[in-house]
Formats: sequence, C-alpha cells, structure tokens
Amino acid sequence: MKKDNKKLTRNFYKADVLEVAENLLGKIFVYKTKGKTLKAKIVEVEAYNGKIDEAAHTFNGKTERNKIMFNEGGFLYVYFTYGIHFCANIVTGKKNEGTAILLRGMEPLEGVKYFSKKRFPEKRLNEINKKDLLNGPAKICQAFNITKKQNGIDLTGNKIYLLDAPKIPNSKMIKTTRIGIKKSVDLPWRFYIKDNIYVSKK
DNA sequence: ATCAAGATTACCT
DNA sequence: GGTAATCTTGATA
Repeated sequence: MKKDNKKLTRNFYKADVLEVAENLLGKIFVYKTKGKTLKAKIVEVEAYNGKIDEAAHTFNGKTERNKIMFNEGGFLYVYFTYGIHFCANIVTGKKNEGTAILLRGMEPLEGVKYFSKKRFPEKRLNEINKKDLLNGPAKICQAFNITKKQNGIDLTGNKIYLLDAPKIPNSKMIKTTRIGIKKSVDLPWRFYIKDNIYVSKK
C-alpha cells in the first residue's frame, strides 16, 4: 500500500526549478499556526530562474530582499509588492542558483473558516465563495496570514511544509506563459491543473 | 536623499 | 476593459 502523505524532504526541492514546478502541482501545503493546521492543495505555480530569466528577482544578483532565493532548495521566499501584497515562493535547486516557484493558486482543504476570516473579515461565512479564497498569489498569503515574518522558513521543519501526493499526469497539466510580468514574457513557465476551478486565471 | 517600478487585487464603468 | 490603492526596495533617472 502506497503512502501519499509523507513530508517532502530536502532532495525534492533541490532538483531543477522546472522539474520541481511540475512536481509541485497536487502537493499539499501545510501551515501550523496558533494551534491550528491549515492545508491546501497546490493547483497553479510559476517558475523563476535568475540565471536566464529577466523577470526573476534574482536576475541582477543578490540583494537584501532576494537573498533567500539563493539558498538551496526547500525554503520559503516571501516578498512584498505594490505596497499592499505579499507573495510566497518555494526556493529550489542548489545553493546560489537563485531559482524559486511562485505559489499562484490553491484549493482549500483544512482551515476554510480561518482563510475566510483573513480574506473577508466583514463577510459571513455563508456569503463567501470557497473558490475565491486562494486563487491568486497575494490571496494565498492573505488567507494564510503569511508576511515578511515567514520569509526564510525552512520547509523541512515543522511550521510550514509540503505533503507528498501523486504526480499530476501530463494530460491534466497545462504549461503556458506567466502572468503579470513585463520581461521574459514568452517563457512557458506557468503550470496549472487543467479544469481546476482554483486556478487564478485561465 | 530621491525616485520609479512592482511575480496584484478589488472595484469601477 | 480600466485603474486606484499603497509602500518597500534598489538604483541613482
């Protein structure tokens, strides 16, 4: 009997960013916070590679903001943008590669009430559409309450980590161009699960 | 010291 | 479809 729910280890993250990006789809993101366990299934990601990709934060070398992206794989890179939003990434590859994967869409599994409260403080639970909770990179951080404080967390620890799940077959995976960038716009480095309603944008 | 851009979102017409 | 919101970061226009 195959066990699907083991925590992913360092080796998973140390592979090439594009390989990890494809493998990330379907995996379970877990955040243990304030006695609660929050879980969601990853359905949409984008790969960034500072070596060859002008859109990556690491393209022009190491800075105070992006230094976590130069760690070996298996760390959380969180950045602040547009004066309002945080976005969370999974660092991949070997040390000093400067590669990471942006989490863009998730399906809520556990902690829906918590997500709803963080996303829509003024609304009642029954007015909230579950598909609007985690269908965007900044929405994910808002719902999980992920901020600068979580930047650099080791994903092989017990606070934030991923659980294994069966690989999404190629027939159910869409590979296309990334969203919201002005450089390297033609690289097909966005991956999402076909027909999944929790994907941020078709 | 100053400035422009930004891996987005929500709300408007 | 269009754009305001909002402020940290990195380069120096």
